[in-house]
Amino acid sequence: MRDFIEVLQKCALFDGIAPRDLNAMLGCLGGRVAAFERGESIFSAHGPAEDVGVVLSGAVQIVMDDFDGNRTIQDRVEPGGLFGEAFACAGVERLPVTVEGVTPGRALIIRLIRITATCSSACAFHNRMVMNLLRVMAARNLQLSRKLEITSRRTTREKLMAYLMSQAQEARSSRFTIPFDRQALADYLCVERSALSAEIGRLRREGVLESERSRFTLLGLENGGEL
Amino acid sequence: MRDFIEVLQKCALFDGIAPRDLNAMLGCLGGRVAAFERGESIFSAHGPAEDVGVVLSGAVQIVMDDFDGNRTIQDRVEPGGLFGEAFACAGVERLPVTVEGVTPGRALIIRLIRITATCSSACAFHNRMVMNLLRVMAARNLQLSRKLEITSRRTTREKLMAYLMSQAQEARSSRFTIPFDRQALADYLCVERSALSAEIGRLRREGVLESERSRFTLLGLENGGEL
DNA sequence: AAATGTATGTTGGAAATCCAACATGGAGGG
DNA sequence: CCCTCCATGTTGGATTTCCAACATACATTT
Repeated sequence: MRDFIEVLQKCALFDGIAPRDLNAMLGCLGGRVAAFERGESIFSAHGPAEDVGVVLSGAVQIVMDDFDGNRTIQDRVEPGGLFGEAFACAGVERLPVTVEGVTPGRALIIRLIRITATCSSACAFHNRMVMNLLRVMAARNLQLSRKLEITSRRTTREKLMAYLMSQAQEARSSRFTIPFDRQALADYLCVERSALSAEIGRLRREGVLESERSRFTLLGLENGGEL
Repeated sequence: MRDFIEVLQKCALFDGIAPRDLNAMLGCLGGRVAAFERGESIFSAHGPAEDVGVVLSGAVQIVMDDFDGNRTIQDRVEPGGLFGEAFACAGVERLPVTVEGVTPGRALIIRLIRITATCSSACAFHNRMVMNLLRVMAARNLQLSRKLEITSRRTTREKLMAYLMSQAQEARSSRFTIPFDRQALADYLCVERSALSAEIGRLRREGVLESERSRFTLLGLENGGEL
């Protein structure tokens, strides 16, 4: 556990809690460290949802099975990231998703109630953690809203432009690199890869943007590059 | 305000707070009651996001309008329901959505900071409210995920069926009433109203479902009606 | 009854997407 | 260098959606 103190300090859940207090907290929280392999389930769909997980090393992904039995990767979580918090906080009886290892690694598993229930004595940090949880979930909410805003556009071009503009805004520059290759971007935007490529070509020919692989530059934004 | 005590008791934000304590709380929170008409904005896009709203009567919906006049209904909120909490908790400067009345009604508007900042004295219920907020945001999170799951389908038919099945699941019956008219359902699913109507007609002719206005029955689910 | 308004269903042509297939071009290995 | 692999770009025809317009049904008002 000692090896993971640095990761935990970066974790939003422990934001504002001093390193030396962290140890006391961890004792109070009574978590356990679970090792996982690539492809191994940490939380299983239809299982209980009482626990929150923090990735300590390696990576996990949240996988959803839809009506047709197709699997969709909802999200990927890296060290310092949380998983399962929404389900535990919402108090669902059965998890609708599976959390599985993408690589071998370890995760800290904490019973949510140990975070939210104010304990008697020393660790006065429960409130802080609850507020941190609030912030994490609100941020996640916004992210989902933004994705909805993008994917609810009707045409490939509109979705692409909405995405690129949000990326430019995030990078505070009209030149930026996106974290997707073409196929992944198409999946994200809910469009065809070929239609996406075609649209990018069209926008390039129209002088709206320049692009090379995952590197994009939006033109005609009435500035040289910085936003 | 007194008239709405019953609604507030049902509100997840005040869960676990006794009726007589509610009055003291409300004083401490310093909310105001806003009346709204059908189509009137309660919160406007690009405006500040410091407030949380509770629907007291009538109904509101959270909408995103884009440049082309296409609109997406993110959600509809009935009496006792909250709106705006995620944006306030995340501390965004400008709201990315509009909240408007679906029918005439009233809403209680509370400054978020009055909920999260523990006050000096009497009202020891802030902790409880923060926990309630946590639960509400988690629930909204799940809901947004579900909506993404539905709208990320490619065809009108798939979106419609995914939606109807989720509604059936929620109602625990293959016969249920949806809270949208055709235009609103189209906006929710991000499709054309006419294409939606056509698809419903097709599904009806194929014997997949029966429908009359907002009342649907899914057939061929290997059961008489109850799920 | 007539007029009006609203919700839903239907239809036809324009436009966009989807899908499959192939073209291109760079990276890396033999 | 040649070859393969893989990401990306391109293209054409089948399919679907989009849009505008009109049809139908029902409720309300005058």
